Amino acid sequence: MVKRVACPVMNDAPETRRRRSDARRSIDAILTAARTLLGHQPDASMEEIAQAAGVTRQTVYAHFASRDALITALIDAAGAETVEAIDAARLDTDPPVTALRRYLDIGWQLIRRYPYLLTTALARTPPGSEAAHAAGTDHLEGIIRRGQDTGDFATALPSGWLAVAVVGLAHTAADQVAAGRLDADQAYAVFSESALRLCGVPVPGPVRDESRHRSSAVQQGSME
Amino acid sequence: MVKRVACPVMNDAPETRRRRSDARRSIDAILTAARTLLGHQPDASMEEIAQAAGVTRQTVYAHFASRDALITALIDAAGAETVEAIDAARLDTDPPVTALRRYLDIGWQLIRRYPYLLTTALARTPPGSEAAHAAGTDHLEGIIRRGQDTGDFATALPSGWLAVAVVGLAHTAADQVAAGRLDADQAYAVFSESALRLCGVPVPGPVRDESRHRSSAVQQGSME
DNA sequence: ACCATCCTTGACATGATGTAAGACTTCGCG
DNA sequence: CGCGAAGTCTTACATCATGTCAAGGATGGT
Repeated sequence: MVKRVACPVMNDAPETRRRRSDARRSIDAILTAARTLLGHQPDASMEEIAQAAGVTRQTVYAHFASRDALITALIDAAGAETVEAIDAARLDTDPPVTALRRYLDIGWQLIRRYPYLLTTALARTPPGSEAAHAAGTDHLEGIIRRGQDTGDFATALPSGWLAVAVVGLAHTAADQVAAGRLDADQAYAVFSESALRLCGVPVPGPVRDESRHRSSAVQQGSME
Repeated sequence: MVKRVACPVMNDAPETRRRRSDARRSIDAILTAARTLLGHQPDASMEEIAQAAGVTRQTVYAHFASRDALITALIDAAGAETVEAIDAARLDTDPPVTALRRYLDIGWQLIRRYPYLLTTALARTPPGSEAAHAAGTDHLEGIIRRGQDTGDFATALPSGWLAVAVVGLAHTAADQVAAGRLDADQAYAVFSESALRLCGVPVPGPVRDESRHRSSAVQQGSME
């Protein structure tokens, strides 16, 4: 039934290594703690992460060979989750504009859930995370290319560039949220509008005027 | 190379403190070494930087209170240099589209010269560099707002967002260059084209020959 | 030539990462 | 239930980067 994400980049046996229940619990706790803790404190130490997970630092090292390995596992897990969501959305059968919109929506939710991934992890991509990162980008590129073929998107810019540019815009939007200059809803609005515009989609509708600024307290990166 | 940038964020006296010639020489060597060394090795140690500058680690600390202070000085110097170039370009008198183009050009040259600034320094902005960074963005925002007022740019998106989005696109383009997926000229072409498009400027001309290619699907991440 | 300034050497403290060995606890299963 | 294995904890150690300090030598400016 529920297939657990299956431990990503570990250091022990290749994979199919059945682990004891408490081991899985520890791994899960570490991953969760790292996710939330690094979310608003990207340079937290292994000690702090371990403490937040309720284990010892050595236990962390028992499961993740290094700090980078932990980060990579985090990225891989999030990436796998997102790819799953994208696959489930069956975007390949939707018209390109719709597919792009839905892709943007899914991607943004990923960002909302794992703010850390944009702050630092993706800035200096640790080795090994390229694959997971490229998976999502490739899918996006496919959508864009399809839209270009059907004439829905402009062809002046190569699809490969547009894909990374859209991802870059997402980062920028997330940074604005973290900096407190936009709230999450505003950020998503301007981000998706910008992405569509970048792809040459004739601006669909009103960007949702911000005359009424709803103050939905959704900020996440409120570092001191 | 007329006037030296004047020591930026130092730890000693505010500024009016005349330094001995060899001190200035050391500072300059450190700054230069840090610039180039961090360019392709963003996590070089103070020791390495000092060595590259031909001084001792302690000498570096004699001029820069900390690693962050050194980074900040680097950013400030580059920022000041760029602001100077922008001011000299008298962009406020040009028509908005021209001003934006020239701005993009100047900004891109900054990126070309100081690749390090995008890699890491701007990712996790050290305290104190906000001012220098905001200076350039403010100027850009002014241009965009002016273009929106004159009707040259679209008004669907707020100028503040567009400014940071354009800067973000520059980062993305630079990353592509760093990753070897684009060369500098291609990157600049797609970047400037994208920025214009984002601002709603009717696409001026063909960026590249994208004549019905339909051939190979760009380069997709086929790692292993 | 003199003196303040600067550089250098060497040492020290701290904190984070990573490694290692032994004891203790818990899980899985017969 | 009880035993072995897997996992965790404690303690300890090694290493490296950052940052600080003090004393002595070199250099520049006037």
